[in-house]
Amino acid sequence: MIDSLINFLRLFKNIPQADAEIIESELSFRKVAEDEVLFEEGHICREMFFICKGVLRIVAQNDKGNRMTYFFLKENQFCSILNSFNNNIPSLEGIEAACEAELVVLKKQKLYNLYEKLPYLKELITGITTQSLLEKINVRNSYLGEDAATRYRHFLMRQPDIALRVSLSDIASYLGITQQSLSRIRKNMR
Amino acid sequence: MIDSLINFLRLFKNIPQADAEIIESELSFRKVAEDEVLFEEGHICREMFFICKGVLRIVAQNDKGNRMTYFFLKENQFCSILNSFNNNIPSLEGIEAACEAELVVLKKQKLYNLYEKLPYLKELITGITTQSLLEKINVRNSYLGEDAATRYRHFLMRQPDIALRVSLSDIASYLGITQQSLSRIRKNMR
DNA sequence: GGGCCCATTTAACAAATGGTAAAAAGGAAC
DNA sequence: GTTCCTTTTTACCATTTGTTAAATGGGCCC
Repeated sequence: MIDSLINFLRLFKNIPQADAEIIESELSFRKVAEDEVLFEEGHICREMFFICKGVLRIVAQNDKGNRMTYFFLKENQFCSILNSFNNNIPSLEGIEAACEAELVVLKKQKLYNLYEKLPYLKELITGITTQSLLEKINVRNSYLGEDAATRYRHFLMRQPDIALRVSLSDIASYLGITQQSLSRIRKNMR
Repeated sequence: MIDSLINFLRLFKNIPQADAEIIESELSFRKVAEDEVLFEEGHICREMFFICKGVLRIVAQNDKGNRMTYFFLKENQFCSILNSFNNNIPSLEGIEAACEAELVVLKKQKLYNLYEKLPYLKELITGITTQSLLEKINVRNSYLGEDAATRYRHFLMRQPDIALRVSLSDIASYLGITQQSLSRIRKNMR
């Protein structure tokens, strides 16, 4: 299972088998159930997850006290709270499983060990995570000034697979509306 | 004027005078008027700007054909279209001056030359730009599910200085509403 | 000063958007 | 079957926002 991370990295860069073994030795594996909390907001995030299977959500409390879903992450994506992870500051966001999931766990200290042993890894992984930040920004920007139905249609087009796997209430909170509104939107689309 | 970039970088890392001179030799300076277009969408972005003075805006066309403001950038921030710059793909976003501005221009080729000569620069600059991506995401997420008046209040608190320097229509498009709506919101706040 | 151009403000109106509350339906687990 | 939870549905209502159009105001040039 930990292979899936190595295989993913090999899409970008050739990794000798010897290196792969070094990498594997620093990783662990974890299986989580739906709604399981992987990282609780308020703490300093010292883990990065690589998703082999399933969907995670990044959540946070907004001003009104509602729990909102900021992002969904799925197979072959890294998931962490980078601002907290990089800068050792408490996170305002938490990480939860939006459905059953299987993860490779990269502990910060072990990841940094790896960066020392295999310096190219640092560039590789920061490159990938930076790229995924750009995509996140892109999605959120594209929602700017759109009404809820349009945002939902965009979401369906961009992430059709996620739409099928997470709860309606998750999607609603991701789109910034209530469950009922989303259900109504769905009805009107038929 | 080009000093302001060096001075800014020195906040994060000591840069010997010899290196500073190398850096300066690869930079140019540019003064632009309000509404001047610095980078036109549809092209591949091969420049990065460092803002010494003024405010830039990143703009793009949304589905309805409206020109929206995605971000404002100001003094001591880098401004580029990273997705295009890093990956050599055409940009959907453009860069314009939201008010008179003074910029240090980093041409991609010259920047890469610098990265070769002074490898620490790469880590330094990508670190700074990554951090600013995180902040951008943060802002946009905080607008999730908020009404226009609340978004405007947040904007005022987060970027009070920008609110004073850019046009009402820019702010409106940044918040995803019409000028008239924003004007009304302002009135109701008094 | 007078006139012009631009950005901003104001108004009135209509449309629709989305929240609330409460009940019904559906599905999965036991 | 019963229970529990999620999703759907309904009706109603308040609010928000866009639209259109006109008024205001400031800056600037002549």
